[in-house]
Amino acid sequence: MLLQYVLLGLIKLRPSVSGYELKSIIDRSTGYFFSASLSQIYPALKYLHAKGFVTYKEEPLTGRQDRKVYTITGKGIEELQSWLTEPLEFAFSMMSFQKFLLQLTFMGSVDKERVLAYLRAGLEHYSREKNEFTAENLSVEKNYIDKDQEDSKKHLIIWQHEFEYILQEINLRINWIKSTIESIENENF
Amino acid sequence: MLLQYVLLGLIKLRPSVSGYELKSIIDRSTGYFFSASLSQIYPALKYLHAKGFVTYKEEPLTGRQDRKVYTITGKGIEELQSWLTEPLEFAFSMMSFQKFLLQLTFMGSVDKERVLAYLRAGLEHYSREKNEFTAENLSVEKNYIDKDQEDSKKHLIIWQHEFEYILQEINLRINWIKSTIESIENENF
DNA sequence: TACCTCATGTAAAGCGTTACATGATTCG
DNA sequence: CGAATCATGTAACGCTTTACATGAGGTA
Repeated sequence: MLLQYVLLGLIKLRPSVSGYELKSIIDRSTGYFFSASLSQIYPALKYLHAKGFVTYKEEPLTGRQDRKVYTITGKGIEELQSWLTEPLEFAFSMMSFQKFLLQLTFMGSVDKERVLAYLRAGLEHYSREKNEFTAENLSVEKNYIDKDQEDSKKHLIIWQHEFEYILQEINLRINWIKSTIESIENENF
Repeated sequence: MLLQYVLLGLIKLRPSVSGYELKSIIDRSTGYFFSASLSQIYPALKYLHAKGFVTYKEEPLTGRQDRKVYTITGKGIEELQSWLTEPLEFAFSMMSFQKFLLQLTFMGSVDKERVLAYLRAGLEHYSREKNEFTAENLSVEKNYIDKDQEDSKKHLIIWQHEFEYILQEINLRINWIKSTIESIENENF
């Protein structure tokens, strides 16, 4: 599950953090490409504790409910690192890039060469995706639609626009990865 | 559920279609932003039939398994149309655009003014999203990270790049919607 | 007074993926 | 001969969302 690694990554970046705070930071930062609810987070923290990846301290608060603050363990850091260095498998889908960005989010603790290898793998994938996508150019869709259909022309207009959007998005991804590789190669990362 | 509307839309575009064919067209066309497995499709078709949105005929095939071919009913067209004219609610997430494109995919049967209204609603949403996103500019993330952390600099470099990607993606969406609106206004749609 | 934030959890229901079950034809 | 395609379905498992349960303090 992704959630457990996201939690490990976030706890590592800020020791002594509560489940409630984790929910809030997920909503307001990674939230744009990864989200989780409190009813997922609390059991996940329990699981991470059972596995020995985190420890927690109960903070008694006067008046209101106690909070549990979590800190990552050495074993947890190992677990996180093994996820971060595992090669990502890309699905042929618009959503694949979200997972790509999510893993990258926590790769600040990974050495430069591994980060670059990760980015280059992404570049390769999206270049292949672009080729396959360009080659197809709505042939399947044009073949599927019943030409006698009243609105077949209107559908094809819409699909042509959508096709061009997806192409532009793939191009954006490719160009972004390229420029990110260059900048990490040159900056002292 | 989205799947039922996607199936209705696809059956309408090509009457006398089987579940297996629907799976194949979903994989190869909408598949990039919407996917479904056969174990979802078969029960969904059963449901659509129970609701009276589709009818089916059993085609006996010599040698191999019979296939059921589905055709949309008047009631089904009404149901599809009501989904297509329902205003879409946007979530604050990267995935929201997939739903936006998916609904648009089947809007070839909707009148020009409604399609334009739909696109304009999208334009408004992503413009707002851009403003809120730009205003924040990693302040939450910078505040969250423990500055004493060894790798805090490296994390911030990555996050800065990711931030710029998301901004570019939002810009792409805005520009694509704008140009699609213009083209539909001018083409005879 | 009512809603929002902080704070932690469980339970039920819905949705999605993978595995199971069966079987013929076609292509390499 | 084995793998892929065509063809339909059910069952088990896992993840996600929504509802339930409780409760204090601050703000409008």
